[in-house]
Amino acid sequence: MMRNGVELLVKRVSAISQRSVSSSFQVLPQFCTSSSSSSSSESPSSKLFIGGLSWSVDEQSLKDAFSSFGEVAEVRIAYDKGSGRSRGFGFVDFAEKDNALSAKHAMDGKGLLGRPLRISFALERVRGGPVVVPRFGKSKRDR
DNA sequence: CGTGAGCGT
Repeated sequence: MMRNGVELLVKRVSAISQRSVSSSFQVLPQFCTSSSSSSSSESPSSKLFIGGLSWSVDEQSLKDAFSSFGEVAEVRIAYDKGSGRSRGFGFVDFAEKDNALSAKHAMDGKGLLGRPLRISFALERVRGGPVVVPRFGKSKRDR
């Protein structure tokens, strides 16, 4: 009597559960590297951090040096705002991560203009977005 | 200048 009712309810829930799972199967590929190695040598993005550059290198030379590995989407050199001279490091964004990975493994440790290159994956410029934590009622005078 | 490890006008 009562048992039948319970079984029916359970069956219905099970069916709904299965349908729900079949409908929604999305996960984040970058944060779900369970079987893969969680090393920094992965390729989370196609932007590369180029270090070890000479202080006289410009974006054109860097792009020319990396454009042979694939389609270069963007090249940027970190310049000093106060003086205008390069800081000796820049960024290269490739159209595909595979190209960036190849370029990294191909030019990392090589010498450009007499200095060894240091290449690694670039950290994004924005690190958290417009997340602002205001003071919850206490502005000043809580010290 | 001797600048040199790092992550951006």
